[in-house]
Amino acid sequence: MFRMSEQGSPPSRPTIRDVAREAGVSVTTVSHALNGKGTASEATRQRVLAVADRLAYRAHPMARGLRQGRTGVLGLDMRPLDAIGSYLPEGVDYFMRFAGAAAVTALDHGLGLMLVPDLTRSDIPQYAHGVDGYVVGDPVRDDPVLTRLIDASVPVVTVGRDPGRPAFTDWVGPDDLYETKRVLDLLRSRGAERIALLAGTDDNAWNVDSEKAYRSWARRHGMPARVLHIPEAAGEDGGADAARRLLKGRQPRPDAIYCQTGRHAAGVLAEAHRLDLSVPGDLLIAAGSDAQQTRHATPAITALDLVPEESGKAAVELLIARLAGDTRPGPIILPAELRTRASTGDA
Amino acid sequence: MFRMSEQGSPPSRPTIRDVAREAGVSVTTVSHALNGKGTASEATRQRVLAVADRLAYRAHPMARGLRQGRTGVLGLDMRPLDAIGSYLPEGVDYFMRFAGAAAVTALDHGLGLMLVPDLTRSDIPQYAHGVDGYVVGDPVRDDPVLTRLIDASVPVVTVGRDPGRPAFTDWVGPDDLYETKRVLDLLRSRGAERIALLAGTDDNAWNVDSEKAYRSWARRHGMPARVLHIPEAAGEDGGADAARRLLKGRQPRPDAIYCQTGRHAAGVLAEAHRLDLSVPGDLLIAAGSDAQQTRHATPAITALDLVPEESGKAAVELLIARLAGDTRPGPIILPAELRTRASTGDA
DNA sequence: CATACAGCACAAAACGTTTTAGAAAAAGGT
DNA sequence: ACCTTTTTCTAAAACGTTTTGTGCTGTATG
Repeated sequence: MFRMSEQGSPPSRPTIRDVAREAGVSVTTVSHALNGKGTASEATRQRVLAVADRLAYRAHPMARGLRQGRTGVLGLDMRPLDAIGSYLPEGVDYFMRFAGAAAVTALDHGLGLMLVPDLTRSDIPQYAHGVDGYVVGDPVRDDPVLTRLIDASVPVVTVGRDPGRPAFTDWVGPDDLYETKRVLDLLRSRGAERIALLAGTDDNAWNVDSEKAYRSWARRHGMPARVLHIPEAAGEDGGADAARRLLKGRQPRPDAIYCQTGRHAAGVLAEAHRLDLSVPGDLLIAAGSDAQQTRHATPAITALDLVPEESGKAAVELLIARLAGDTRPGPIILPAELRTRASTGDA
Repeated sequence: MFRMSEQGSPPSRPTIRDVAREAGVSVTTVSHALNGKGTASEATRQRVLAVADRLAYRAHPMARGLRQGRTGVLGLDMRPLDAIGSYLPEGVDYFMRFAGAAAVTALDHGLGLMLVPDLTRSDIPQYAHGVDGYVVGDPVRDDPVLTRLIDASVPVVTVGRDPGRPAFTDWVGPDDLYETKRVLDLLRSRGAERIALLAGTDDNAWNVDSEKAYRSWARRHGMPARVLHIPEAAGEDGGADAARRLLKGRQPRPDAIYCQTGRHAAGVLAEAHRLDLSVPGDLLIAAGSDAQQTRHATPAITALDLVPEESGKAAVELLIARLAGDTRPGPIILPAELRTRASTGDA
């Protein structure tokens, strides 16, 4: 159909010049007609469109990008991908829902989404530098990736704020303080009187703010605060360890444990069973993020669903707005959904 | 540092021209020095490298791509992302492990990986057409995405073969026939005498070949073949439905069920419990793909781990080999790992 | 009848590279 | 001193677009 050379050379894609020749107009006119820019007559425009369609012409993205300084691709840099050897991090569920929504949202705006495992590596792909903007997931305090992007004045939106950058407001995410209190209120209304917090060790807003909210809530309700930090990566084993310490120590036993991660929560539940404690009878359990582990545990574990579909969508949309010059201030706060389940005595 | 304009205009990235000027050579020389192409003297080369480093110069990916006809980005098109509304498909676990490995492998070769939800949509991003090559996940028979890419002579590698394209051998994946028999042999060695197959409805190689292997195996062992098809998307509920039909009908009750998907298997297990059947006492269960659901069920479900990390890596590497002109014939067969668990009476 | 002004189309410049083809300089051979 | 070869470097073309500026119609305005 549109092979250019008369000889038997490989079929190269048609260029704007081919369309111009075929339609009997200049390349300028073709470009204008296709982009609705110039002042072409309706007849000419239609003719060009028809020819372009017939040749299955599509502007070469690199040529277009080179000229107008945009690539049409957004970068997605999320921590979980950094893990060496295993791509099954704690947040697998969260990540997948997030990335899927982000990719589809970008698509809806005619943009691509490129996965960039770790922007701080020295051998990152050429292309990572040519991206129009970045979405960075769950930055840690003074995140180096963020520093790099901001220094290079690349538009960037994060999921959750950087605890070390109060002035940076281009982020989307839940109101961790409010959501934490919601869970604690639920536990209290189900009879809990000594709630322990099992937090992670990553220095991100989620951990920082949740602990802050927990302490302030405990103070206000005259409840003793007890916090344990376990690396996110320790997963269920880490949760089980923590549970053993909390439930078998000489301190008064907590009657509820609020775990930040779903896997920690699953570990706590497993350990409680090993200690012959009934859940929710002797112990209430809740998690700060929903996961396969919380949904499928027995009993199922009450958890905050951070609705990553929403944040993936919102993050990409905020980034696109920034790229378009929109400067309405962030952040964009997204409500989480509290999935009440059997581990707190709910349906 | 490298802001180009003397006025207070926005800091634009340095171009090759800036490096040339600063190093006192031509742009050609800079290009050659940076890409190790020309015949520059060692002294000049070093000087250029030093300047480029000082200016933090990086070739603009679009300009480079435009010139040499390569973008440095691979596309990844996987079915699960097509799901509307929910990005939590059956294969979440599989997908994430696959995509993560693929992204990192691409990175290791200095390439980016772009997520392209659905190539058959008309409004796909500009950029999707500019990608160097594609990895397409689990094609269905005569997959339209594949047709499109092959027609456009875009290099493409699939995960699992297209059942309608025997001549297309550029795929990576397990030997479904062999792996299926392995599972059936295991069930038989654990005492199963009537094994039912619970397959999906997608017309891909995985379903097609597994059923074929099952029927031939059953014939060879003089075992009655019984196959049920349930949509993959029906998930655990679908599995439970199927289990009810298989276990409560008037036909002789199967003493083992082999489910293609992990979620179906989890549904079967749940239903078996509701029917007061003990697993593995009264019923053996195995799954054709490992998932969160099989790992975390009680009892844990024996499953084939398709090791998506391996296939993600292999797919990207095969694609890169093709791009480099390597024509060693495919496919690349990857052994699966059989995770024996309590649902078949194993540890 | 000149002037102005739409309306329409186009040539050429620009984006930042890589590559081609060749020139200048240095070195070697008689 | 001259030719040949090798080494080192460079100007200009090319990649496929978009954008800028300009020219050419013809019709309305004075």
